[in-house]
Amino acid sequence: MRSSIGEFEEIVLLVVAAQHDQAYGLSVTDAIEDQLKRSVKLSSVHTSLYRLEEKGLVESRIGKTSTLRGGRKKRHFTITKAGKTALIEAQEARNQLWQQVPSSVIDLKKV
Amino acid sequence: MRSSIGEFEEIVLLVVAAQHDQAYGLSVTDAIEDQLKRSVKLSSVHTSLYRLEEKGLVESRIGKTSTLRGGRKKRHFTITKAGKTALIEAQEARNQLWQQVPSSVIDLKKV
DNA sequence: TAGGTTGTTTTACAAAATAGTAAAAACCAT
DNA sequence: ATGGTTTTTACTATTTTGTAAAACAACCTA
Repeated sequence: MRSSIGEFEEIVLLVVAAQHDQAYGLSVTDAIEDQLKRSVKLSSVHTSLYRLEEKGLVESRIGKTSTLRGGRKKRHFTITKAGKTALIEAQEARNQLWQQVPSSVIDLKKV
Repeated sequence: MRSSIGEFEEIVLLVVAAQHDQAYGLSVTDAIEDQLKRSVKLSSVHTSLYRLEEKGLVESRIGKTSTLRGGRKKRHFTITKAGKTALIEAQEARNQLWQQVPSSVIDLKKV
């Protein structure tokens, strides 16, 4: 079977890319909930982040002790080159297909 | 868990939309192989088409006997309104996230 | 300095959805 | 009947997603 990237993983990966060097479990969770109006559990995001790391699409390091009021050190995630490639290729493949779709077909008002 | 649409299903759905009224098992398979350079089994496509139909994202009807040299009647698939909505929403959600990604991050030459 | 509080990661597991395959059945034309 | 094309069925494998609970780390207060 194909080992690529799932729907949710793609979202998480995009958010990591967007947050540049500052992505960690909670920040990614919040971004998804805010921007996509989709409720997610923190633990789901963590699981996803770890899987992405296993696949080499992100990498992580423990941050400095910059915590103001308690709390464990954050693990910051950044997208890797392979991650960028995966993201770009997925998008390009879709774009290519979208171009083939007649605009009349996709015009919701005419259905 | 979320019941949405998988990576492969999205591709199949896009191809059905692109082929307008003429999509059937083999035509979809060929389109994917040609355009995405990705090998797929005919039966995988069929399974996917049926699943999409169960979800209400495509609908199908048996075609006329237009077959020239033998062969069973084709089952033609068309995208439904729900299918179009699903496709558009998936794309819009991604586009929204893409906009947040700093272009410097996604520039592969600089990695 | 002990204990509580909070934010965070880590682990280990469970459930569900997706993808894939092979073989059989159906249909049609010759 | 034979052969070619396509659908249909039934099943399996794999991946993806989700959840809960435990472990950890720092700070705060008394």
